[in-house]
Amino acid sequence: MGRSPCCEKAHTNKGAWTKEEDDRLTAYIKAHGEGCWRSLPKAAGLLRCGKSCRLRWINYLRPDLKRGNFSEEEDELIIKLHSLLGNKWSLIAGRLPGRTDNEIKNYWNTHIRRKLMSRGIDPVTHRSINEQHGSNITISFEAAAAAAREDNKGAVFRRDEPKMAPAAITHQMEWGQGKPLKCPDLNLDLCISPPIQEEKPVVKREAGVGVCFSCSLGGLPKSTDCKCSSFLGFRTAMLDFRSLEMK
DNA sequence: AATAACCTCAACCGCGGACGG
DNA sequence: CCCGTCCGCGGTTGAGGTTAT
Repeated sequence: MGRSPCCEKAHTNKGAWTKEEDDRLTAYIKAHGEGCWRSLPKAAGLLRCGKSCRLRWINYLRPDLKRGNFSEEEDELIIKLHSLLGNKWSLIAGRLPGRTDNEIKNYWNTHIRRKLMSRGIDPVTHRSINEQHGSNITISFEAAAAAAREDNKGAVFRRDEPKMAPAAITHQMEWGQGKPLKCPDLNLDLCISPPIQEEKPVVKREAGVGVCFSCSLGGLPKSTDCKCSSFLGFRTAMLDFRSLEMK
């Protein structure tokens, strides 16, 4: 038994979005907010599937998107983050306000890969192409794990507790022969600017982690509205960091 | 000027994970 | 615990644009 299709394909448009579709989607989301993508197309009068609407909004229509070329600083940050996180484009995007995972992924594949290759660096391993052999990369976030253990209330990172911020993590990468490489200038503190839309914090299902709207946006410091016990970005990141150790 | 080759990036696809019944 | 549903992610595709010949 296969998976049911995300939508009724027979009656949905595909391909490039028209101006009218963009306007409808934007107007609907401004009026009702994001969420419930499956029912959104029908409610907004769009002949698109929910996934398509979500993608269009996130990658193109969102008002907080920074458009235009990537700066040199952004380039370097992407390279550093990729060396730590791998192809976790959504996590990388979380550290680049106004940039989307799709945009960064495309930019990586079209520009940065080539840039690294021209520097003689393998874009996958981030090692010099000349010293490829025996290249088991281990990325250790043990410091973060230890910090989490310190907090006997559970490994919960809160936005309003600087001591728990990801920036406190010592990123230690052991390259092959156990040489540590530190990235002291890399701030992994998640920074996502809130979209330009006024909305009451609502409990929202997001990435499988139940968090309030303010936390899902990166956390509003000391928000009394916050009822959730976790910070989405970093909790998710923690899971991914752990999985990185297996790569 | 024509067209072939290459590049870019918006959009699609399929999968995995989380949640609720 | 199982199953169906939904969301979000990463990989891939292909249309349109640009550059080279």
